[in-house]
Amino acid sequence: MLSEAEFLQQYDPGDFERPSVAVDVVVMTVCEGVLQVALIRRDQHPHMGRYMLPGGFVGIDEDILAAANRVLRDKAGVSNIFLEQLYTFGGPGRDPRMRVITVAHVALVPCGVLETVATYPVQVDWDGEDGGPAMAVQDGESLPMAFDHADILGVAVKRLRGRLSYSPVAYSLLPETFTLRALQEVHEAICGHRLNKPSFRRRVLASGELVPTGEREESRAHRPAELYRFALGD
Amino acid sequence: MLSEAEFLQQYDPGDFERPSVAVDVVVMTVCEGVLQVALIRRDQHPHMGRYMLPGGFVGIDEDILAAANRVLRDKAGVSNIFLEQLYTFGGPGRDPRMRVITVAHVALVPCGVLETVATYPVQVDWDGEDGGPAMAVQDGESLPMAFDHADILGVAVKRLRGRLSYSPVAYSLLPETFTLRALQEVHEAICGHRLNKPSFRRRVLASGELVPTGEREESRAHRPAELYRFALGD
DNA sequence: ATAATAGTGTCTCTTAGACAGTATTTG
DNA sequence: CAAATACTGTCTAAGAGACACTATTAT
Repeated sequence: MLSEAEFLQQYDPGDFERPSVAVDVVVMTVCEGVLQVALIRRDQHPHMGRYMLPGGFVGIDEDILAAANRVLRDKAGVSNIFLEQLYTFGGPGRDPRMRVITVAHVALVPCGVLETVATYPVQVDWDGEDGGPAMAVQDGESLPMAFDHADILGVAVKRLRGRLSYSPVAYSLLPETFTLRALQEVHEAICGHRLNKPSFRRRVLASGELVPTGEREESRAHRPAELYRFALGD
Repeated sequence: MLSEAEFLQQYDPGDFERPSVAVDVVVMTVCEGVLQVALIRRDQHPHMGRYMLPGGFVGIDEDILAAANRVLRDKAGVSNIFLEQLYTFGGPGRDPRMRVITVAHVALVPCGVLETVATYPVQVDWDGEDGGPAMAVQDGESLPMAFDHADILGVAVKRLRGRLSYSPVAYSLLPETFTLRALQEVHEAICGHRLNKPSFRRRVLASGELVPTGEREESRAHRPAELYRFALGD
């Protein structure tokens, strides 16, 4: 009878065909009340000219989340931002070159942080509990998307909407300090409809997640709003 | 310049090392108010003697969900049950034999349907929004689990709890017709605490998801409860 | 009748939406 | 002062927990 160590010593993994494993990252931001997604125009086959999510293959000894962070750094030029796994897409035929299983992720960044990649407004044709693919638009035209990336984007928006009510995701989309109005605009951009102001304020202030800074925004032509900070874990 | 068809013709995927991709299925059921999970005792290295989730490798041309359904059929003897993707676990070193990335799934079956696999009560040491690994117990002893399957089980319970409030998952754990008491017991088993009876009844009856059958349970020593049916999509 | 559970009526508390009001800034 | 927006007070409606009550069955 072999010990476990002996077993591992003599173990032969075999040479059956294995799929490639990739990560794709749905990098989202909200600017001026509009939900946007980072996309890259493909300049190579397949799907040349279509728009894709930043992605890359997972190294044989690389953790999946680490691969997603690497993609974020290399293709979007950002680090240390909100990043979580979304869903794994792996239908045979989703990439015409070979079998590729991709672990999709969602990343959230404040407006204006992305410099090395372009972002486009996200448009969603469904509401509430439904789901489906989502589009990215430019000048009123919807952009053609590569592979199944429109489906991935749709799942990302749906997940984001679901998390909004019980998770502090919106803070990842805002700068260090922000006004309640800006926070509300982020919520409205994600869920796709307007919210009641007094109710929104009550709710977020009662959550205990916000700390007033005492500072005010530099006013435009009106009364300046107080700046708040997100109360990180306590 | 190559056309896309020509490009694909000459494309060489290369021979870089690829991870193996597997599916694991957390098959859960609720019997007599107790949440249980199907586990298989390993009779081979590695982790011989420990308990694992039913799982298997994804074929090179096999859809991921299809692989999970195949595992359900072959290892648990059930088909056509609730099954959805949970999370992808892929840390290097999670399997000592080789790099294995596993797409974990959750399946739900009514009590008494599983015959070819044993189930064990699930015990969770955390509450509410937290998370963490979960244990399976037998005769008061917690079972040693293989690989990272305790973590996977923990994520499955957390996800199940989260879905409970806005998704009709509980019906997948009940037979065709059931009493409101049985439905409430399923909810209590999943969320881990007792619920208020009148409030629970009001909520589920108002949801429009339930249709009274007019039938009654065959009574034990008391007033028999009415049997309801889940109103499938309308 | 008694035991045991099914099912309901009602009170209260919390929370959200609606709406109108007051406060504070620039010009 | 006017304009514009920040912020708040209050009313109302919906929903949940708590508790006690009535209803129906078997023994």
